Amino acid sequence: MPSQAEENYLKAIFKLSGKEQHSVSTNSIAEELQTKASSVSDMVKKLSEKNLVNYIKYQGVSLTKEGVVLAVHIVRKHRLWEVFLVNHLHFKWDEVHDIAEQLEHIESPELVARLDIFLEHPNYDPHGDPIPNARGEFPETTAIPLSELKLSSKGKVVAVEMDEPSFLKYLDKLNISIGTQVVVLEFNDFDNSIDIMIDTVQRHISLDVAKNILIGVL
Amino acid sequence: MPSQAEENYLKAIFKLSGKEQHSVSTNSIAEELQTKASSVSDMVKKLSEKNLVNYIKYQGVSLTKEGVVLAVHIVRKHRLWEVFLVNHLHFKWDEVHDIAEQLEHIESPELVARLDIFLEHPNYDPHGDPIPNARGEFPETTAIPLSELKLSSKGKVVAVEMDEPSFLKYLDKLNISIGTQVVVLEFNDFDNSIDIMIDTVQRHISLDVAKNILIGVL
DNA sequence: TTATATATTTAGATGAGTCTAAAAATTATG
DNA sequence: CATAATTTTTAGACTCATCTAAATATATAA
Repeated sequence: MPSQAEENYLKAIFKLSGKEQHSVSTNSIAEELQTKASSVSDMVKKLSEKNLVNYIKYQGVSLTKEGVVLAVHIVRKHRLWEVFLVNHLHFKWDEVHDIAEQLEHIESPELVARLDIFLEHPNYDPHGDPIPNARGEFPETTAIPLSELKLSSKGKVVAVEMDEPSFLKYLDKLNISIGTQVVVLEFNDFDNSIDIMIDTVQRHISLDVAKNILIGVL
Repeated sequence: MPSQAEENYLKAIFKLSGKEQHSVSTNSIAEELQTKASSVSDMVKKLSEKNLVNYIKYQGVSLTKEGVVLAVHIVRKHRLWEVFLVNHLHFKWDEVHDIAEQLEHIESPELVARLDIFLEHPNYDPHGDPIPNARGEFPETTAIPLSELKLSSKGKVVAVEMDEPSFLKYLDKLNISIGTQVVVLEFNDFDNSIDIMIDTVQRHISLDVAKNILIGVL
C-alpha cells in the first residue's frame, strides 16, 4: 500500500500523462504537485523500485500497469467522495476538491464499495468527470472543448476541466453548470475570445475559459 | 493544526484521563497507542511546547484546556463518521472503528458541520458512546457497568466500552446490542462470572465482558 | 534506608519526504 | 557543432515520528 505522498505522485503522473499515458517530465510533475524537481526525482526513483513507474534518468516518467491501476483507484475514490459531498452534504461544486483530496487517501476497499452503492453507482462527478468503476474502467465520454465548437453550433456542457474554486465560481456567475445549453455566436480573432449565448443572455468568454468547458458530442 | 500523530496522542491522553481528566503515565499512553515509552516522551514534550498538554518530567501528562478542545473534536468526528458508516453505508458495528480512525483526521470544519446535519445531530454512536456537540459538550449519560448491577435487577444496554471487533462479534453471538434488555440472575463468586437473561435465554458471561457492557440508569 | 525493581527520559540512529545548492545531462541557439 | 540555456539529478541537510540501548529518576521491599 502506497503512502499518501506516493499516491499523490501516482495521481499527478496519471493526470499529466493524458489518455495515451505518454511519459511526463520531472518538472511538470513538480509543477502539478507544487514541489521541487529534486523532490520529484527522489520520489520517482522510489516508485520505480516499487515497479509503479517506468523511469529512465533524464527521459521522463510513465506509470506501469500496476501504477495505472492504483492511480485510477485513487481517482475513483476522489470522484465518488465528491458526489457524496455535493449530492448528500450539499456542498457547492467549487468547495469539494480539497476535501476530496483528503478523503481519497482513506484506505478501505469495503468503504469504497459501499459508498459506490450508497451513491447508486454514479458515472460522473459534480464536475462532469467520469468515475471509473470497480474494475478501473471509465464510462464512455465523447466531449470537446467549447473552444473547438463550430460557429453557430449548439451544445450542452458535460464537464469542466479545472477544479479551481475561482474558475468554478466564475462559471456560476455566468450561469454555466453541467447540463447548460450553449450556442457559439462569434469567435473574436483579435483576442481569441468567444461570444456565446447562455439561455437568453449573451456572454463573452476568454479562450482559456472556453478550453476548460467540455461540450457533449452526440 | 496538529499532525495526525499528534491528534492520536491527544485522543489517547483524553481517553486515558477519564472523566476527571487526571494525569496519565507515559507507559499507559505507549500501551494505548501501541508504541514505545521513549516515543511518547518525545511527543509529549512537543505537545507541551505547543501548550496542548501539561507535562512535568516523571510526573505524568494531562491535557490543557486547549488540548481537551482538540481531543473532544477528534472524538466528535470519529463518532459522527461511525454513525454514517453504520446508518447509511450499513456497516456492522464491529467493522467501523478502523475506518473511523482514518476519517477522524480529515480536516474540514464545514465537513463536520454538514455531516452532523446530514446525520440529524446524533447524540450517540453505534456503540452507545456519547457524541459531543459542536461546542464540545457531551450529552448526559448515566450508565453503570453490567458487572455492578444488583442481583435480580433489570436493565437496558446503552453502550459498550470496547471497540475491538472480536468483542463486538462476541456480543452479537450472545444477541446483545444497544437497547437489549438484561436481567442479572446470579453472581458466581468462584470465577466472578455472571449469569444473565437475554430475552428468554440464559447466558453466562465473564466479569471482563460484564465490565464493558454499560446499563442505563433511569 | 539501602538495595532492587520499575518507569521514564535521553542519546543516537533510522526512514520518509522535503529542501537548497551544486553537478551533470540534455536541448536549444548562434 | 560548439557553447549557452535549460532541465534533471545528486549531495547534503532538515523535520517528523519512530526505534533501541543506555542512563536516570522514582517506587518498592527487605
